[in-house]
Amino acid sequence: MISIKFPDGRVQQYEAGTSPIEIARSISDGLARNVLSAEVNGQEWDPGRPIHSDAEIKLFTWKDEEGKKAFWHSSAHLLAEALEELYTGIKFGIGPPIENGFYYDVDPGDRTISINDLEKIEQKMRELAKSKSEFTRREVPKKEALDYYREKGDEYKVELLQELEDGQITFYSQGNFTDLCKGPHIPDTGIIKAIKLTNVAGAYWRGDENRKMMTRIYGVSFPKKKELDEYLVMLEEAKKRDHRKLGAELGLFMFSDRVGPGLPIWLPKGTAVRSRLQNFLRDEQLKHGYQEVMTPHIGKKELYVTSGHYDKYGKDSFQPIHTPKEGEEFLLKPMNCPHHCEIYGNTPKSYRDLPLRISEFGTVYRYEQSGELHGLSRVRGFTQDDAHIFCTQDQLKEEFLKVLDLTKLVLAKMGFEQFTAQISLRDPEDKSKYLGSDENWDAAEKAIIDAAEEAGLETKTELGEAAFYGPKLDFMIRDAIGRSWQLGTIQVDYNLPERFQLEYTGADNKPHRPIMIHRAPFGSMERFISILIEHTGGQFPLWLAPEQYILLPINDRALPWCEEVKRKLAERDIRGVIDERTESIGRKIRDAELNKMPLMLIVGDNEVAEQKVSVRRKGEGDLGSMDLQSFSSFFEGLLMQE
RNA sequence: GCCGAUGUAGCUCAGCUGGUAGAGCAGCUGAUUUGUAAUCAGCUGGUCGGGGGUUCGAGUCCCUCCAUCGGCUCCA
Repeated sequence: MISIKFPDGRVQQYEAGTSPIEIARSISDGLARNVLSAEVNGQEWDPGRPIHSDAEIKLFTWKDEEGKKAFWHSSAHLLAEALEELYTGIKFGIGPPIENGFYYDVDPGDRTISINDLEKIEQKMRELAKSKSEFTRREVPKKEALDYYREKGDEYKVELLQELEDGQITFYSQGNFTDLCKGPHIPDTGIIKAIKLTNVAGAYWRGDENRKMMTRIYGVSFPKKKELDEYLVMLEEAKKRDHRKLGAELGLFMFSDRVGPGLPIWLPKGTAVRSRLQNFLRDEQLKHGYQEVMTPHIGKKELYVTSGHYDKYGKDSFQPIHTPKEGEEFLLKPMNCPHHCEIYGNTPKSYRDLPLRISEFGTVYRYEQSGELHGLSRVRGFTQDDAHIFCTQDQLKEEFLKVLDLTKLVLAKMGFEQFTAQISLRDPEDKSKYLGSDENWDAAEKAIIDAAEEAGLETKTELGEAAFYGPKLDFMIRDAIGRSWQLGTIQVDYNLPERFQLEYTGADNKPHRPIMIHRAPFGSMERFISILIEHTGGQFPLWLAPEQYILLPINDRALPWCEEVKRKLAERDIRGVIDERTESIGRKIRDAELNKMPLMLIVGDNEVAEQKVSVRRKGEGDLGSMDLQSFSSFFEGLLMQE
């Protein structure tokens, strides 16, 4: 007999060799049906795998991340099984579960698999699932495993195997398919009731762009058909919030083939939103001791040679602009920092001048790879809410903390509560990618880690994600379909001050080198607004809305009063427009609702007579009539709530 | 940049195996002056992404370029 300890601390005796699923059955049949994965003494475990000694056990179902992971991982194997039946000799890379589903990377040889083939593959998967093949685990000696894949001719698996140690290699089989895999897997394929292959895409083998491109097939699966349907509906809903769609519909921004890809054009309404965001941040920054500057959109090539950007990105960027003068070259500015370094260096600095905080809504141009462009989120010309703080080593942590506060304030104002903070450090394996001395990097990395900890910020750390001149802390936020984007960023930089030979005179009357903090709470106006659109579904908070109200006259007799209302509200900084069309009131309301107009002011003969407006709020309906005084108060109240 | 897909009127989309482009909405014109999510009628509008080819004939087939979409790589 063995003792099994449950998460609640309860201990129960079972026969040696009992499996998690049998243990589950001893609790209830329902649980046994739903167990997808288990953990035994902290080790991932198949539900059907016998336990031979005392153990602590956890059982996972669809409700647990671990359960979903096993389910999707097993679905990937099912996909592979189907592919092997349909495409003889197909070779397999890796097939892991991901956040919402799974994929398998395959090499179909000289055949191509396109989305038109997915239906057929899905069919085969369903058919195989119905046979309820059990997933069986087998430990295999490395040599045997290598022989198996060499004979099969699957060089990808051979490569993976070569990196594994003998004694820890396991095969999982279901039906006629066997895969190198460390598990765990669900009991059998029959549990996979609903399958949707969503996409096929290219993916470099092992993420290396110099290696072969595999075909990656994405899919998602569920234990119940209903859950798949709900998921698909959710995806449809998310698509409606896509900023590219809403941006066009609401007339916020546009792109033009003639202007060029990745170069957003801001229309009046989008510009209104953007200006309000900028003014909001500008005011906050003034309160926080920033000084605003403006710098040109181009700079001599030498400027970026000095900064190091030319070396790092020169070839992959917009190429230099030439002038009639022989040998003269200018670059579109990819960064504002070199200009700001010049501003620092313009006059001699004393320690009394620090910290010096220089801000700019600076537009920069970067030649992003064509396949990377994405609406407003990834563009070739964009405006950073940039600032550079020059300070002493002693001031660094405090300044960093102040920036953290400002960034959090900005995100809170926008209602973004769900962000993650990522600390990006150097890749310890390959320091050649970075500029600057080890000591400076260590100091900078320590400053960020300490400050984040002191601020009580929950962070995850990524090695190798640092900028080439310094480590950074980024705020990441998700878009409508779950992709994560970097918004705000804070970066510590010892390198540029050195390259630009920046100095200040210390209290000791000797020259010292300042440290630079690069920071942008929004990140870029473009990307920030793209996320804002997706989070609000285009329904901006009242203070940001391009138009806060629309006056809807019921007939022409109401027009003069509408004009007067508009004038009087403008005096109170409430902005709006009049729908002067000779349409029915129903039509005007419908159009205003579709345009996501926050407030509709309906004016007919009654309102004119009483010098009032009938107020309707989007999504809420009729709120009754008000005179302008009470409307203003009502409006102020709405603003206060935001 | 790489893999796959898509590109028909301002928008959403139809157009079967090649036979000379169609709907709804939008727009324009006219009528209607309307009370909380679509008033009615008429009309305009497309070198079918660009270029090249096959063919008696191409929106439909082939090549190529461009743009967009989903990934990969990249992201100062």
